Amino acid sequence: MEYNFREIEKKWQARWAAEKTFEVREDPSKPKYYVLDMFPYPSGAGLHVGHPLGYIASDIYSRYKRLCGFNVLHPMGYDAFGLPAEQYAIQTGQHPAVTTAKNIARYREQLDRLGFSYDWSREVRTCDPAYYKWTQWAFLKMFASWYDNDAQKARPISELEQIFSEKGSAGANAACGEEMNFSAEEWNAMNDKEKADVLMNFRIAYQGVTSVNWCPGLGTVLANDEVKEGYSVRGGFPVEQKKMTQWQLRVSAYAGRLLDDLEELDWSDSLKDMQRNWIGRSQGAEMIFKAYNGDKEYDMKIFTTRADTVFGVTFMVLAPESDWVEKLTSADQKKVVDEYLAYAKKKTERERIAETRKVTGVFSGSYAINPLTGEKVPVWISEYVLAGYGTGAIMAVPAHDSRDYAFAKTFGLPIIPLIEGCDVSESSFDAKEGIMCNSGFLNGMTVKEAIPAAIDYVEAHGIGHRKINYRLRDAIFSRQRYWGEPFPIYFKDGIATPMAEDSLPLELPEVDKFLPTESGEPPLGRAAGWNVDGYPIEKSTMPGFAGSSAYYLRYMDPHNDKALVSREADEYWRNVDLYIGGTEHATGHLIYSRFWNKFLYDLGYVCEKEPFRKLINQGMIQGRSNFVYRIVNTNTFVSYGLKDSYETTEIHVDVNIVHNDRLDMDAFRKWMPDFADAEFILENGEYICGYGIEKMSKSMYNVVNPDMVCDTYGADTLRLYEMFLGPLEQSKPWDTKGIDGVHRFLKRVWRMFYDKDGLIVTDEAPSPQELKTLHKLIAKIKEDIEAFSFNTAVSAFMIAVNELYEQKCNKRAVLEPLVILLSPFAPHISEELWAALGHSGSISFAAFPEYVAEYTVESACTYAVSFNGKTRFTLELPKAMPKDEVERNVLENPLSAKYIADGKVVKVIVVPGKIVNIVVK
RNA sequence: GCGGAUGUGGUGAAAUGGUAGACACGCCACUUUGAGGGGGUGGUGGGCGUAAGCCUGUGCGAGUUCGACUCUCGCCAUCCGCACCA
Repeated sequence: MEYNFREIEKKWQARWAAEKTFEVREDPSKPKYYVLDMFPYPSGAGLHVGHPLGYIASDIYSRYKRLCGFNVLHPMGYDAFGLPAEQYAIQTGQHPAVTTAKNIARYREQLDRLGFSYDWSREVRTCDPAYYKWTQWAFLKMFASWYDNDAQKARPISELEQIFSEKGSAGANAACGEEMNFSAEEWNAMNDKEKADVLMNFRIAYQGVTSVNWCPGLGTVLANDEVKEGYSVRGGFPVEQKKMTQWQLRVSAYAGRLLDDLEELDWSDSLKDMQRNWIGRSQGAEMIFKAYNGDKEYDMKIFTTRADTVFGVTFMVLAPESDWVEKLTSADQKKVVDEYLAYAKKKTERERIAETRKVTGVFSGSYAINPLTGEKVPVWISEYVLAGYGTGAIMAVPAHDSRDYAFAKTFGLPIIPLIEGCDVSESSFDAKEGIMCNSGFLNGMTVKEAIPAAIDYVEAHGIGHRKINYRLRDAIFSRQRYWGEPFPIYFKDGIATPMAEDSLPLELPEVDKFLPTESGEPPLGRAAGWNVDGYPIEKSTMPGFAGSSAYYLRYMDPHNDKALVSREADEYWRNVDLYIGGTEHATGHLIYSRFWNKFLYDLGYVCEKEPFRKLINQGMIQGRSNFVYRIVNTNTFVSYGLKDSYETTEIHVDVNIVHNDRLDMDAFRKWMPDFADAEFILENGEYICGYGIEKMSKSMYNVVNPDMVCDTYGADTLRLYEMFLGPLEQSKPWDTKGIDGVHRFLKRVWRMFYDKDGLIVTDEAPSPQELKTLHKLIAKIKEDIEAFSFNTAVSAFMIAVNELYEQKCNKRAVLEPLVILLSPFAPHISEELWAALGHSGSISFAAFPEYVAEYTVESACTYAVSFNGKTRFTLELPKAMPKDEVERNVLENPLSAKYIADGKVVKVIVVPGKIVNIVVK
């Protein structure tokens, strides 16, 4: 009997679906394990071979965990709101809901073919009102909360109102936008609108004016992680800075916890570093400099990490967008300053990046007083200072900061060195080392001593205080687009008012066109009746990350219409044990989700403070493009090895008509009309194509569709091959070479069970040789799966099967455990063989085979081994050996062997004529 | 500039500090079947040699060690992230 993967795979996929094999429910008698894939955005192009890499890995792990007795939650769904569907809708007029549904159906078909063990009864779609009800619900909770910096948690906004009415703003240490000072009396005297405006400054979801990334090409604002090098990540349109009123989430309030809690996560160092970088903690001091603009004095606040250098301040710098600019521009400098502001404003983000290091700036006309020296220094305005970080103003120490140095050199400002022996004639001395000089009471200290000493002084004299600054900004939460969650907020007499929770979901209305209105309002401005009792509803929608921030919670209890997740389900499933997905979400989704989870945790809706315990970033699968070489001005193509003798043009050729770099010439002639009468110059009767590694994309003709691979080789082969390709976390090109090897392996497995007449499995007792092979494999597979080293696991299978095949092993006692081991990797063939062995239930519920230590050696013996007359090592052999045997082994008989003693693996290595060593694990 | 990762045959890659290159692709030879991208056996880092064998070899240079692809330091190269963050 032949290995007929087509029939086998169809049969078992149908069986799994019919028997709902992978549906799970909470079961306190079993330990839980939650394995999650980052759910895909269903694009119109369908899946290519790169997408399933992570899904295969997570499926292997899920199946493995099931074999180990865990109750495994392994769900899947779709991140279905997003720009591409809307852009497509604008072009074609098709409703995004229609195209999205179509794309989802296509994705599902493709996913099903790969034999994943998802519990589809838990599927979620972010664009489904029953789902986004809970996205809106969470938003309302954030709207109705404030962040208590003392308690380090979110609390209901009603409690803050209470505090204000009793103690005024001094009663709470609340995270806020702009600092406010008012008494209880002042608060109580405010009208509703005034109170609402004040509260808005404290809400976790709030509306405020901020400098945003405005993308004219998409007609919407974007979050920082949606912009790369001045262009939008989606679509690649230029992005500019603009001040606008937008909904925002106070993510910055959670910066400290987001940073600290990284410690306990089992994530890669590089990913944790990316997040640390993004959060950007820096420790320093906030200091006050008195500043005069000629007739008025202000307290100007700056942030510095180098308080020790305050004696070297020779000027101050303001960001052009800073509020201080207006206050500190003197009458006679107003014209120059205005010109500079206009110049700075005109520049796009991209131009600023391109012109990095170009020094520009103007004098404001004001002076500030150094609070330590009493010296008067000029206040300048320059774009090298960022408005969004710190206070938007700095003290400049040109001797010890390279940016200040460049500025001072350009504008001829003084430079005072503060560290003994440093040379600042050519460049600044930025290192935090050396002995202080020219620095009053700090003289003689090292820099490391001087920093805290300076801050102590500043605090003692009321000039400033210690401060930790974060780079993490609040997330801009509104988009001027159609295809997203509507905000359940309406404006009653100008006051943002939440809709009642029981009125949710607020469904996305129909519109005639998916474009902004004539007056420039977002598309929802076109919706008829978009109001509550005549009060207008918010017209922006939520961004993509809204729906993906808590989806892992919804999977725990997807059909609950009373809560995001019930307490019971949450307490059983808790959080994701293993999360697999791409690095591209490092500073977006993975920050927002952690924030969202922490917020819900603060309010007591979830029981874990982190959503994803262990995270693995699978590498990207790149495309491997093939080329043919057309001789210029002809329709003749020359094979790769001969192309240098001709003048040729390189042309991409569809990789699907190339096999192992050999071109299918007939298929090529049919591929495009232009090539119908193509002639070929061959090497050894074949046309060899050139190749290159590029991104997998339609235009390079290098997209490999998993359906194609399933048709030719089967899903099991595809699964094994993707794992065999190399380490999971590494990026690698898709190369069809080698897939035959994996397919051959499966056929060989099949032939161990079947010859041409039928099943050949016997009940004979296995030989020690066969058992050794099997037990080695069991140990190796367990170890490799737990280490996510799937490529070496596949190799281990090949080695074991080669050994068993050579021994013509067809014994049940060996083959049965073998097929269980294989089942996470190649589930279809495993089910088929499992059934052939006479089992009626699914192999998914078999038990992972146990390692049997047949070869355990009882006791260990110790030998001293000498080398060149000196005793070098103590050799512990796992079993007693005569002395001469040891010596013979050491000196004559090179060998390397593994023993098992007391459950430990002991490896003995003997190098010819030299030395013996022993490693105990 | 800062941070992280990686560097091993023609290719994808293996190697708890212990015989480097397992396993697979490709290639070569032989073999089997009535051909259909079939099955099997053997070979395959480089150099020298008919051969047994010898020399050499994990980006470069030092170091630790009886022993280094592996650990330490310094370079070089590639990839990824961040980037005027005071």
